[in-house]
Amino acid sequence: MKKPHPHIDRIFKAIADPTRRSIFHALVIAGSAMPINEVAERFEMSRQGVTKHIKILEAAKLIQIHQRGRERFCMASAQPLKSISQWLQFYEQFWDQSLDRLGQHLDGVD
Amino acid sequence: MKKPHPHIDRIFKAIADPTRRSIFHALVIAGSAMPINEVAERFEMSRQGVTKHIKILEAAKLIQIHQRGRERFCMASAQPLKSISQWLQFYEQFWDQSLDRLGQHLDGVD
DNA sequence: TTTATATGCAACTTATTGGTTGCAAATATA
DNA sequence: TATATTTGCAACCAATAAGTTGCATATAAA
Repeated sequence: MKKPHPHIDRIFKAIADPTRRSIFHALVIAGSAMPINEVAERFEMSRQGVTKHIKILEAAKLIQIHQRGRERFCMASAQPLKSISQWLQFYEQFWDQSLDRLGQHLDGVD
Repeated sequence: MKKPHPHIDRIFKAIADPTRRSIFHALVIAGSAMPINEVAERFEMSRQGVTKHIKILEAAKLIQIHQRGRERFCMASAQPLKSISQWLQFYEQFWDQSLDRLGQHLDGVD
């Protein structure tokens, strides 16, 4: 019964952490590649802490990394978020569903 | 700089776990309130394990619980997912952005 | 060559997570 | 009343997460 979807699991996990969402956002609005150190400078956290988050974002393909010289440039890629959007899409039809059915149930009308 | 958004954090956290997504989905398609035990029966996990997940979903307001007699009925509410959708919306404009800029950067064109 | 910079790796700590079991309490049923 | 059912609470455990520090290495600059 347990059917794992490792890729989407990684995306959900990556965006679950507010710091990672913040890193991702910073890279998206930067719009260009940024060395890891430059990313790290923007957060009140050790470079290694940021690096760990970056790795998780990279595993989810929300960040791509290209090395040049001694620097590793991070660039956001929003594309994997499409999977989340697809997942959400199914539930849109229930967004504004009233909870009447529950009320009915509790009133014994169901 | 750290500005916490506890509610949306709880929603992201709730949907980060595949088991919780599965529980939520089961309740959504059930379409009606379901006692905790009945939810738990559907998963190969102890009742308490399921209960813990339900609590986290409840904290995110993705499940509402109403008690009648000794039973507690769970009902899914997709509404909080709107927040996730809103969060995603900002990034839609970047979904299909090519990574040319990165390439340019690496080629020294930038 | 010497020095400074950017980075990765490993070890470690602490907190959280995901799961279990056992027991008690409340409600329903015989 | 006695018994069965539904549930919550607490304790516990193993694994993971989130963060730190120290050190090694590769590249760039003086």
